[in-house]
Amino acid sequence: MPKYKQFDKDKVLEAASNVFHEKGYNGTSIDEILTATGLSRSSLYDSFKDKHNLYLQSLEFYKESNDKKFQSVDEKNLNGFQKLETMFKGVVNHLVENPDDNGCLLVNAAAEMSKQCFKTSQVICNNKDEVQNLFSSWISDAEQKKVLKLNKPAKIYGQFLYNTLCGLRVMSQSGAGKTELNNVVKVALDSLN
Amino acid sequence: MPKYKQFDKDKVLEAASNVFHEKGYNGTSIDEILTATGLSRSSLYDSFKDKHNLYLQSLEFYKESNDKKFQSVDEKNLNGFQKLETMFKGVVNHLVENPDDNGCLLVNAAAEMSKQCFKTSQVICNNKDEVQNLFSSWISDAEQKKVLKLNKPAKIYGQFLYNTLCGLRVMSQSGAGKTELNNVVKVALDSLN
DNA sequence: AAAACATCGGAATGAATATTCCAAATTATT
DNA sequence: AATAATTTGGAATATTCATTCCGATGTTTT
Repeated sequence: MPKYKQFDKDKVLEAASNVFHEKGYNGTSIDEILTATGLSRSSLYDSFKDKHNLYLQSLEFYKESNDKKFQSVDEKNLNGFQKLETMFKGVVNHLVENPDDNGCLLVNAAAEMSKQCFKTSQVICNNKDEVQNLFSSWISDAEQKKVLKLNKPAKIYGQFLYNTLCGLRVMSQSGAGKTELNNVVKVALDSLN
Repeated sequence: MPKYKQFDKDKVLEAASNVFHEKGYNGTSIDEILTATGLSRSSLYDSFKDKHNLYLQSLEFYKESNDKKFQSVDEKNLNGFQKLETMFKGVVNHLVENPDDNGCLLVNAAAEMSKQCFKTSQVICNNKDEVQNLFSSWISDAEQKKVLKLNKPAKIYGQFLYNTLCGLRVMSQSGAGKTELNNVVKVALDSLN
């Protein structure tokens, strides 16, 4: 066949991250990844070294495509509080409309792998810090625009809201329905006033 | 050896749940469970049927020992809000003092297994409902005793606080430290006023 | 067109896995 | 003491798994 790579690396990582998302690291076999990606065994090992390395790259891919969603909210012409509302509404909608979606790959990775793989924990920790900082900046913006009047530093609310977000992902995997998730978001956002 | 069972079933389930807690379902082998419990292969299969069944029993055991911690807080002579404070302080303390503790077995089970095993999801969902109800009753108590003045039904705050609790478990597995976790609890509890 | 090169399919390997099975060991009952 | 009952240790089995390897296939370059 080809002299240069025939497959789209991003497509492969997307397919792989879907499988890992569904079944976890220890729960997915290489064979499942091969059928999901359409790759041959040799190509996979040639291009991705081994299962563990593919997992890490899948995590990074998932994180980046997650970042893009946050960025698209960030680019809207809204104040920080409205961005928070938009983002949480989007998360809840996604969880409700995709009941078979297995939560969040990064949360699942934190639960399954963080204590067993340092590199996994690094990806997760970086994600946490980035998202918290983004939330904090939104909150600062809302404060500056006098939409919110806070009695704690914005950073602390960023931590709190990230915690709320993680909770939502777990709750959706624990049988929580739409109204339950909406209630949580409502209380969390109301607490900013 | 004996004519009647020689091992303490609770001790076995405790040891097994520790291993599952550390490595997850798919990440632990029967051999690891045998060495952790000290049981022989035959005894284990004789008494617990198979790995999956042992996992479910370990989940139940973990859930019940968790329940006991909640009950011991509930039995204190405190108003509902103080019970919440005590409970969250206890959770954060435990997470901080046991940094190698792999979060919460039930949260990890939700992430790893809830979409692949109905019985697991049942245990998790039951736990969610029970804990939410307990929290709601504490909040109602605080309202009745005029410690809190709420503008939403107590049930909604129960959902919110359970969400906060799940978040803490994930955050601690994502590299969050003591002050970060305390900040989250502070904002969550302050939001009740 | 021929040589060089990268990818691919699939068989092969070897280790790890969950589970079964049987004989030995031990205690309770008669 | 002997029999019945039950657990246990460890060997045996049969799958599944991640990974390696090689010959075949196709593409680019000369």
